[in-house]
Amino acid sequence: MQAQAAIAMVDRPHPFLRQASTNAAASGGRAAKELRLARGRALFYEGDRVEHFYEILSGTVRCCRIIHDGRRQIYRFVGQGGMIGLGCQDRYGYSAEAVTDVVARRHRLADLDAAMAADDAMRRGVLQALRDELAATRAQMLLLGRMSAAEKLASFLLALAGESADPDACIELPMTRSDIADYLGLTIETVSRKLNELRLLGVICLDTPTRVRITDLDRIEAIAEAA
Amino acid sequence: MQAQAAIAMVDRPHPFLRQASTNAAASGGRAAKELRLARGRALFYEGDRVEHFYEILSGTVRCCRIIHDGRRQIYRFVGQGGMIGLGCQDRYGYSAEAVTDVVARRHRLADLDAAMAADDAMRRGVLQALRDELAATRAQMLLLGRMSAAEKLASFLLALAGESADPDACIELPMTRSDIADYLGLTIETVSRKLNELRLLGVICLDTPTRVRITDLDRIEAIAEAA
DNA sequence: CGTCATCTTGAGTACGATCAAGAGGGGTGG
DNA sequence: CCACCCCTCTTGATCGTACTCAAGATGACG
Repeated sequence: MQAQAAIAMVDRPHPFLRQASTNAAASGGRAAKELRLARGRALFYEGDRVEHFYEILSGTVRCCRIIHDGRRQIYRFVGQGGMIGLGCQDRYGYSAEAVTDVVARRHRLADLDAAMAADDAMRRGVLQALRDELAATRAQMLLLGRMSAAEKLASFLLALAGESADPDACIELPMTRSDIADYLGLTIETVSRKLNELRLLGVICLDTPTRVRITDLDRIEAIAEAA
Repeated sequence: MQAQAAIAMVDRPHPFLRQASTNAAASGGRAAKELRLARGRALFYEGDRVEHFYEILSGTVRCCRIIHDGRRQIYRFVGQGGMIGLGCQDRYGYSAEAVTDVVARRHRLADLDAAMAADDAMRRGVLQALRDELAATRAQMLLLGRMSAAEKLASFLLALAGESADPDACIELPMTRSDIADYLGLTIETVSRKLNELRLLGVICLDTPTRVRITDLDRIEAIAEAA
């Protein structure tokens, strides 16, 4: 109930979403279903047939892929107001798992398709969402391919801080070190060490392992620099 | 004329493209313009206002971003039949530069928008293209975040081989070691060394620095494994 | 033939991974 | 209420992969 506040604290429903619900209802489609998932449970698994997309009402979800030897890459964390599955086709290319307890609304992809055909604003909204996701994914490629561990951590914390309404409020990390590591292409030990280094530099304050405060915005931005 | 054959040798125009041209013409839009770029020239730069998208008719283009200290990440290589700029909004998030001499067709994004509104198949085609690009970008995230240098090289060569029509034909690399390095998140020295290691293992044959033949498909697939 | 860019190869280094042990924190059951 | 267990996080020591710096080889072009 408190953890998921870290990601996407702002309460802005996606532009096309009201319309999605309205249109589905108007066209006689079943109402969007609300789901509750306990921490650790999956919204769907990689390889599942794509029939729905999901709107996250509260909590945080990780989208990830695991390869046979156990290595994992987390593609994105999705918090309140975020959409999952818009960019998928036929089969999901990743699993979506609840990082915290999650409430999500499930929509039929077919309804969205119909709505896009009928409504210009809806079509633009979905396109915009896809393009935003693509841009975010590219930014993460740059991070994974060309940044040092310290830069990765600094960028990550700044991104979390940026999503929060209050600029220099506490950041509550909903995810474990393992999640952070698999998102940034590091190990948990490196995440732990680099966070500690940032703390020793006076750049952040670690009230608890999951509670971070940025104490020197300029410095952490200088460390993240590449952006 | 011969180099770009390595990427996307197959001559399949994008599903929605004929329609794009047709529609633009039918709706009185100016005909799509054909551009010729010498090797090294840019189609557009990061930050340019987005007005067009491009269809690559021949040659290879790299989409990349450079940060202030010179580090570069190449997001994708685009060969014959590929589209550039569909996933962009307002301002391009990367530069597009000709790796070889390139011929491209320039289309107005506004025309595409109109066509998507009018035509169901067109809308689905563009969505599919965006989703494919998103899937490819995610695959590259996994590669950048979780793969060893050898695995990266093996995956890269297999991807190139997969795009070619003939399975075990020669792969002509249109890009330099530097391009490969910046695509895979490595240095040119590591690219050179790992290619040589693959050669010593008998997995590939390097006829010239830019001409590769896969001599042991099973082995190279085993090395790339994660996929 | 000379120049320049690219590629290769070598030697040493460093960053992050791995292996290992211990500390903290929350929840459950006695 | 306390003790215990488990999970996560931290910290330390060592290792290895890939980077850096440097020099030489190869090849294209004028």
